[in-house]
Amino acid sequence: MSDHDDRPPIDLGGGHRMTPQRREVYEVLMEHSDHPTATEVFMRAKVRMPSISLATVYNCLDTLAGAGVVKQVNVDREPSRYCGNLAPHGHFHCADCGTVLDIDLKNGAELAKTFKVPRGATVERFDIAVRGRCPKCAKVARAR
Amino acid sequence: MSDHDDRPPIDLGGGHRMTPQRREVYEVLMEHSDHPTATEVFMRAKVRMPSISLATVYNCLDTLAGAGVVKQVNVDREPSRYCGNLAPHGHFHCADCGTVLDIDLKNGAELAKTFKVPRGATVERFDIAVRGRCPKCAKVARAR
DNA sequence: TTTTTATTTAGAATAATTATTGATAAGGAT
DNA sequence: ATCCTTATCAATAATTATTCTAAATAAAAA
Repeated sequence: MSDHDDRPPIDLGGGHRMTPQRREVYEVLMEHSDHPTATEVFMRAKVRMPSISLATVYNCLDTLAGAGVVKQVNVDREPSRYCGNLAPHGHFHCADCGTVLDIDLKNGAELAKTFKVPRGATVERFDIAVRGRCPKCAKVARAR
Repeated sequence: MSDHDDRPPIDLGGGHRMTPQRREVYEVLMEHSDHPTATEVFMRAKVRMPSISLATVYNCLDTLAGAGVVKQVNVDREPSRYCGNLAPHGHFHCADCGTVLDIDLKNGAELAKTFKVPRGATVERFDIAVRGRCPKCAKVARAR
């Protein structure tokens, strides 16, 4: 087994370093494509790095999101979630179990043009959130 | 001047009454089409009904939203906003001044079909939020 | 009228997030 | 290497939006 780290370096810009904590938080997000909250990231990171603190996880997530290497996802007023999927996509949010699933936006660029934003406004990004019941919960609901 | 209330009655359903507080909160939302937060609604309602409390405003907003006569609008993790525009529409959120403006979705029904939600999932509603700079702030930014 | 149920209010409680502070560590210049 | 500056981390305090609790009030039902 090789003992060197052959992953490509990740530039965070703005004089920010890729510290062990930031790398760990980043790894946690890359491992699974679910959408963990800061607390969930904290719990997963803690397994391999017991000394990490929740405040640091918040800081890391903020830095990583600011650098654009992960995305912060907000559905309604629930705790923020984070994901490593950088491709343009929307989110499906289950009203019953709270799961968040990615929605592929095949025509993201097209879609953006259909929004009639106020004249003179500039667009930075857009978020699409669909709320309903995920397949599993929909099935349970039908059975009732 | 007539002293009777000739506004059409609003049914809140579920055994809920249209109380003076609920009516006041509802009026505040109908008066302007901006998107006040609960605290802003509270301040406006307090002018004509000084005894109203913030908790009551939260309760009223929740009841009105539950009955479907007003809409709760969430952008990012900011405080919830409320609006009386029941037509399907998206929201434009200014990154600089925080203003929230309605975006007309002429083809809301069409749009909904373009989302490839997970197979077997049921859709309840969808939210579209565009983030950027409103005309006023975009102009200021250009001047810099 | 009595009983029940819904509502309001003030204030306490909660939960997510941010801010503060002191300690530690990394980088660059000398 | 040594000094100096800046970034980072961890613990904990503080903040903020919102919800909960409990007691009082009011309206509807019986």
